[in-house]
Amino acid sequence: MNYNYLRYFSVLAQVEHYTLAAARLGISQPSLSSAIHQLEDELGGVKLFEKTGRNIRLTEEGRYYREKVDAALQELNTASMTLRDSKNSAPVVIRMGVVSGSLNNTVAQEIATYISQNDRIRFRVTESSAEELMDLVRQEKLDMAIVDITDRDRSLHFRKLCQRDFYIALHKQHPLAKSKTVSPEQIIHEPQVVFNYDIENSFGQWASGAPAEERIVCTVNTAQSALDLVAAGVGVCVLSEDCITECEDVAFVPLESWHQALYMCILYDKWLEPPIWSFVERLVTVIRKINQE
Amino acid sequence: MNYNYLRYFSVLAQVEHYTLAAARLGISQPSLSSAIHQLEDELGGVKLFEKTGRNIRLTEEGRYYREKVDAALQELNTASMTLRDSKNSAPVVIRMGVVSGSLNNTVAQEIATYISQNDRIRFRVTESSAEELMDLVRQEKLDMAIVDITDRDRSLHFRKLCQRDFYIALHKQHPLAKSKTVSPEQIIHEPQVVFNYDIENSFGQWASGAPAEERIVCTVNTAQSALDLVAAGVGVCVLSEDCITECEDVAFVPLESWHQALYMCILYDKWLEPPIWSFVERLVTVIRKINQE
DNA sequence: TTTATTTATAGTTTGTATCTATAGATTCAG
DNA sequence: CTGAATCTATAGATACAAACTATAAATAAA
Repeated sequence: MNYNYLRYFSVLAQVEHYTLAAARLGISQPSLSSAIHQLEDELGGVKLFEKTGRNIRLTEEGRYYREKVDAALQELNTASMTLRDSKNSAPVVIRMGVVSGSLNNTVAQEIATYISQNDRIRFRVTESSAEELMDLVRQEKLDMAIVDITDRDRSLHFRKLCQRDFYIALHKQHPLAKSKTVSPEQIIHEPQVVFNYDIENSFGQWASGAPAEERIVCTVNTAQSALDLVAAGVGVCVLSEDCITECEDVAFVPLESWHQALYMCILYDKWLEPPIWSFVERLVTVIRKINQE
Repeated sequence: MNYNYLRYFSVLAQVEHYTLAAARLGISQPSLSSAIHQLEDELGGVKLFEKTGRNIRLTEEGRYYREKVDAALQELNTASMTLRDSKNSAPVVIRMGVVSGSLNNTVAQEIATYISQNDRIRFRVTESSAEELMDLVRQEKLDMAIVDITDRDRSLHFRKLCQRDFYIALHKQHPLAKSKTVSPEQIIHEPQVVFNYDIENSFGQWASGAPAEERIVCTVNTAQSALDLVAAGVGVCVLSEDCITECEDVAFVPLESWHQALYMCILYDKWLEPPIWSFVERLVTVIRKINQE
């Protein structure tokens, strides 16, 4: 018997899909496959999953076992958490990164809740660009980070939180300001204001393949500053729907026929210890729920 | 986190002694030591045990954790057992050895109970000499065996069940028949009847160091046959108190000042899967309880 | 102080969980 | 009906960590 195998089973029982479950667990699909088969063998050859075409589904026995395993894991987890809260334990520091601007109410609220529920949990939040945060996670200087990205780096593990469409912020006097949608080609030659500048991920780079720097007339750190510049007529700005706020003299138009959406993700590297993992799970659940409504 | 570490903790919490707990778990003492320390680290450095002189004792936190861990392990165990009982599981065959004559009421009763409580448990009981049973366990042809031995073979794991004193069976006309005790020297030159003959472990071998075969006039397989021969005046017989039964013309005298007692033990090699382990635990508990009374 | 008992540490070996690469199986599209 | 796409299973290699042996340090008893 193996504690990890029980965790693996619990997740696989939830998503009922080897490849996806393996990705979430941060292990390879064959590892998960063999782990589950070993578990089944240990239980006397009971099949916990049955194949439905090329997918899988929990069997009767699987459902029973899931219930028990989840309960037991839950108990052990709360026991661990309780001990960690005892005065004799070292505080757990969750080193968390967020891209500037994404430390919104939801995330802040969850941090507050988690701290209030767990005495000896400490947060150290780093705000920076997605690119830099990913490096810090790779170097194990951060446990996890919330970033907005368009394509996933396979060397890290990602949990998608939500998907954001791109908008163009234009001065209200701009000829395109009244359009229902704007295509990338229509604004690629406009002077651009870039917020949270990151050369690799900048919009200009994706759109043209050519160095975008020529067109970028100003880079700033916050969405508000970028919008102030747009309002002042400095140029246009590509941003995600999150960053839209009512703003004098600024119009927002959806960027259409644009294949890349912006994903908000939580990313981490390797194994996270239970209190951190538990926080990640909560964030994912809460944020996904909000975005479904 | 690690399932085995939880098992280790559970046992150590019970016996509160590293060396003894390690022996019971079938691992070395340093392994247990490091396992517990790792567990403590994972819990944020909480000390689960405190040293009281050269022994150890559960701390406050340790007692709390023990409660939770035991509950969780119990749940997982019963879940496994339930699945094993399901019609889709392969039956578990417990391959058990007993030295001839030791398959007494208690053991038989426990086997019966275990079978009745677990649908798909099967027993295959082999009766043979202690020596041969130990070989079979080593070759992994038996899962475990109940044997009577005087000295432990360190290559296998032992759980002591009870301790038996030796007796001499004599014909009632024998000069020593009325003695309160008999010493080895007094009977070493008598013709001997040996039951369950095993050259390595035979009494004559222990007592003299010299080959005992010269004195052994007859070897038989059951205690009853041996006593019949004693009654017929063939010779004396050394046997453990278990084998004493009322018998015409036979007297039993304790063998004294004899440094080696006979231990009834359960022995096994390496890791036993949960249903077998669980049976061993029950046997140990029940038999020890009976012998305390 | 010496001896016996128990836990801790160091260094090595072995086992197994995990990985990559690839095959096999099933579904869907053209 | 065939070919591409999508999953899971299998095989073989690798790497990490759990377990071992040997020994030291600490405590208790003689």
